[in-house]
Amino acid sequence: MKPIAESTVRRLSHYLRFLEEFEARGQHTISSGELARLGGTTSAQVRKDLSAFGSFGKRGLGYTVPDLINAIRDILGLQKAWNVIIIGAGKIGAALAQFRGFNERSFNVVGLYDADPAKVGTRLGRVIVRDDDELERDISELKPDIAVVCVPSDAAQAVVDRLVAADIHAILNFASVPLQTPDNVTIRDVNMATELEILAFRLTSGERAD
Amino acid sequence: MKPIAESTVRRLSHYLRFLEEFEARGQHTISSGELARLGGTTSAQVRKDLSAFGSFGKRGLGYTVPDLINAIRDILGLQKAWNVIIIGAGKIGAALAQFRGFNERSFNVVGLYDADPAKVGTRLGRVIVRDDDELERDISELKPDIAVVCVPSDAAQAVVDRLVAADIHAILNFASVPLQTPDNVTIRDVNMATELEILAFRLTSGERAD
DNA sequence: ACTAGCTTGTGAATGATTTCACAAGCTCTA
DNA sequence: TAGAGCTTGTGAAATCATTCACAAGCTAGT
Repeated sequence: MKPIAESTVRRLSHYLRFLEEFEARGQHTISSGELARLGGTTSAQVRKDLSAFGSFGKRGLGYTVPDLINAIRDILGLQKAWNVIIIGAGKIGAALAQFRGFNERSFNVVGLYDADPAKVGTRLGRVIVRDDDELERDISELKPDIAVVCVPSDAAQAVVDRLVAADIHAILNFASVPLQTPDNVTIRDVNMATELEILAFRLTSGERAD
Repeated sequence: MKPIAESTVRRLSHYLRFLEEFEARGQHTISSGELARLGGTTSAQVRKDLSAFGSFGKRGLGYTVPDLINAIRDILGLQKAWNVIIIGAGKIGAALAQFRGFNERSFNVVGLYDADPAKVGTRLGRVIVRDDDELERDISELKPDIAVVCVPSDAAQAVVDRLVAADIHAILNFASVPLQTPDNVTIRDVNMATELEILAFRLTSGERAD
């Protein structure tokens, strides 16, 4: 099996979101063209993305919405529930701990950690803030699958090193510095500053162009 | 001038972050190789990214850190201050309004809006929550450059339509549904669910592979 | 002023991703 | 059963992005 491009995975997640809307509205089938129009891409792209994993449609008819939803959930690994821990109970960590999208369906927040004793013990959403010192012990017990890093930038690398040492293999990083991890750990950066800077660039170069 | 790839812009923002660290530590020059090693890319990539905009280095020596910082800030359009409004003062909107990275340097939060009367009037960070109804009037007065959408998914498209009608050209969307905008509006989606799903996919397919 | 030792900037080559274009297959109607 | 009208799945072509490889140019030491 050839390696799957990140862009493909991202689009599958996108399609899934649309399909869930369609299902909620009771639409039973959908064509690659319709899905493409909504997602701002082309029908060939939609079909190619899916064809890397099998064939899910019926020629002449399109895709059956519930079946395609299931197929994409299988592909993305969303049929099981993943346990997530959040490190850092500041503004962003706290917001994420209470974020619906996290607790729904496939992702359960099972731990929230902070180094500030004043925060330890307070409840945020469904979880109670635990002491940062307990991180390693909890990881070896709870075996969480994914860690979300929401600590200040200057503490982020140290936290990531501890997570890696504790055998975490997937990290979502909200600190605005890029972090070093070994190859067998997947890390994804969500960087507000970068997103705004890309918008600033588009505004700037757009003004030049017009 | 040929169009610039998003990946290039994203890396420039990355380099900028490293360079600021280097400057803080007082290092005066840096080579493309050093910058590449930190950013997890190649020296040729660094040079190609920069070469789309001019030539900023000295052969045999590398780049002067403060000069390169300035050059990248020029490129990204960060030498002016951009005004940002946030729509939705829920958990995420509130966290963003108080987020340091937003208020520092190039991005000023000049407005925060919510439809819930209970929230209107409360202070979050430097701004006071204003009534959603005032959005159009404020936009025509303050002329903000960028809008950040943090409302629930089912309200997001309506908010975006209002922003577009009010002549906003750059939007950062935190709602977990993809939204429709005309071509002359740049919209970027920051989607927690998608990020987690990509991690889940990597964990799933990694387990298959090993 | 010359040589050794770096490093940039950039065409050319390679690799990856997207788009094209069409045969194959399903459904419906007569 | 045959034909019209769709839509999928997929090699081949085209486009886009990254890496290679090297001439050109700077600095420092002699």
